[in-house]
Amino acid sequence: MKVRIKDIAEKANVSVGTVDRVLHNRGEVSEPTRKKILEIIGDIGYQPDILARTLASRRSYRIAVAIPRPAGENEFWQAPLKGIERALGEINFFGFGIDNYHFDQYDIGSFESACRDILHDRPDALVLAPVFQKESRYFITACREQGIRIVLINSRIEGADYLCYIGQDAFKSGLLAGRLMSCGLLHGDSLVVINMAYDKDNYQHIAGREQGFMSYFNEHQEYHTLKIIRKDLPDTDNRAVGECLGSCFRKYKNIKGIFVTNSRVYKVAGYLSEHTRPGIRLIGYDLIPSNLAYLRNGVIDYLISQKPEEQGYQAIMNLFSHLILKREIQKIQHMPIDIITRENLEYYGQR
Amino acid sequence: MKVRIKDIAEKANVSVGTVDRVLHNRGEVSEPTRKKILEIIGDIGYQPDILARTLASRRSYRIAVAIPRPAGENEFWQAPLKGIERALGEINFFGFGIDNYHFDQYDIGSFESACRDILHDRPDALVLAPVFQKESRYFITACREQGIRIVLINSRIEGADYLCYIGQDAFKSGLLAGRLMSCGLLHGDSLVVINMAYDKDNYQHIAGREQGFMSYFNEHQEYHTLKIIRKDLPDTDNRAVGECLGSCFRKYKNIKGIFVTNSRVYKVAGYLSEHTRPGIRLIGYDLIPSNLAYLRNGVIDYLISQKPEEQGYQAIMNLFSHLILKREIQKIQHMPIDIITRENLEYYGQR
DNA sequence: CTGAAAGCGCTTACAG
DNA sequence: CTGAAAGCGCTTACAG
Repeated sequence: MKVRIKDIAEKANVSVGTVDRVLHNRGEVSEPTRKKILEIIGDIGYQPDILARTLASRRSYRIAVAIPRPAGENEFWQAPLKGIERALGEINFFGFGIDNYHFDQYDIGSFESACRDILHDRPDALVLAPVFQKESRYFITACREQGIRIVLINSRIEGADYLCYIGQDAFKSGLLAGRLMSCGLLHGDSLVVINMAYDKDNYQHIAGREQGFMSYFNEHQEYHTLKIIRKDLPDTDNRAVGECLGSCFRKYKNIKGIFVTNSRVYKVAGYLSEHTRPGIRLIGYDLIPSNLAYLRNGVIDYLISQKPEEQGYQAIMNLFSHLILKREIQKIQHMPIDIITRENLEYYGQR
Repeated sequence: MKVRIKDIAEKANVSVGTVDRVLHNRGEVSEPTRKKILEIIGDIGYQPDILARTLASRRSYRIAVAIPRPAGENEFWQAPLKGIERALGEINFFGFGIDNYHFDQYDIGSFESACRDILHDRPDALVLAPVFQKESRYFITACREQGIRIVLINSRIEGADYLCYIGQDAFKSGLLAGRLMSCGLLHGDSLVVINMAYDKDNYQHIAGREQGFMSYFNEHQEYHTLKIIRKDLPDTDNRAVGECLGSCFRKYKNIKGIFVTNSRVYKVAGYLSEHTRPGIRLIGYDLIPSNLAYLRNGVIDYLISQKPEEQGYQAIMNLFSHLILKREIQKIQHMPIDIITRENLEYYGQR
């Protein structure tokens, strides 16, 4: 049989109000009765009825969502938003609501203005993609002073005070890319690693991917004869990409694969298609629309997914767990590193 | 502002009881008032408060779970159970509870006895892994006559009357295996496809995987010189596996890969380890403990995951959506076809 | 420091 | 066919 506050109250010879006070640490209870009630609760194994609690306390929870505005080259950011909305659909009757504070990924000013708005509006919690590392760090501190709980998605801020981080292990994803790239390579082959829009995107994340990739080949001595060329490409326009790749192909004859450390892999795919260079294994990140066509027609061999929709979904669900269910949640939550090919593509990302 | 039954009642000049009656099609309402109330509901956009509803109607839902008993060689079936329990942890306060009716995967009698028990206990819904196709078909019909909603997981029954199916697209998973196998193959190479415990496991599922695999190589003409040997292995003891593989290796000199169409791939991995046959690409299914060691040490190259835990989780969540939220749910829900390697293994299945 | 009462939005008998 | 009342398990003022 389910035990209710009323049962506890009767056992302790007090009213339900008093039990409620100790249950919520609201004070105004004498130490002896508090002890007594706590003891009874321990014995009897009380589990509060979340539905009744939510219904009675007409409290609602505002969640601020601070992620780059999904537009233009940022198709990627639509996915977390979709996940957030899906989560909301499952728990909105608990009084959860979100407020969007999108910012321009390439404009620090827009981010700072979003931060100001959030601090002004004082939400209960915040889902943050900390694209601007330094500014995010300040912002997180300010939020914590207001008691705003923070869930970080996509990339992390070392040492900051957040509830949990949900995202990918960048290094491991690079390692995986190395493994996928390695299959069938021969002595004397060359590979190219390209960091596109290097100074714009999140530095740490990208660097971690590259390190993971390199690490794979360093750890397997059978690949020590491999030549790996690395390129940083701040500009991602067609001319810059063309020049970079053109010079690579002129200089190195045995290029067998290219690893692009972010979602801009479609730019390289475009080049390879135009210059009809088949037989080059191409690996990159993210199931954004621009990449899909190339995955389908075989120019891109593998895409590694960060599961952005799942990140958004989990961000909200973790807040629900924490705020409503009062459960412990894990601080670091790495997403599975999904490998997407033409053959399994259709089963990802449609939800 | 949220609209309540009370608001509708006031607008219609009736009591909340009457509104409730039309809301639930309980009859005993005159046609004119029914029409009027329905009209108001349409105009006003009423959304019932699920929490209040659940709290007031102290209805609970019993979900029967009929899947093979997770034990011995069936480690696989622990995962759906884990997923089911995770889902329950998120929604148990809605009065959801499960009753397990595990059966012996290799004993039809135990399955039939579980079916009888279920029909006797009359749960609200059923999560079924239809391992025994013919018997499952009868059982499903009997359940439907009792109004028991059915969610199928793992494998499907053509044409049966179920609420939804959650599982993998077997053909596509075989196609993917073909793709993973194909990398780096040369003229004159050989591959082996092994169906283990063929007559025991679900026939359709296994056949679909093999067909998908074959189809990959048929569709890519560059592989027309490939020799593909197929073997059915009803018995999976070491002797039988050894004889089968031994004769293959004796007869065909250029075996470069082996595709095992189910989770028994560890038996082949064991053989390859013992007989020190490196350089053979080995692909199979499912992240069961017996397979993991071989994936970690590189004997197994790829495992394809059916996401069994996710299947269990989704089964319960779909029932929740259907029974409590009264939402439409999708009849066929194919799981993503996850590719697991040594490098991304740690991010799968730990939840 | 404590209790009694009203209320959250709905459902469930029951009376008429 | 319809309505008034009690109740689900909790929270929230309010009175003392």
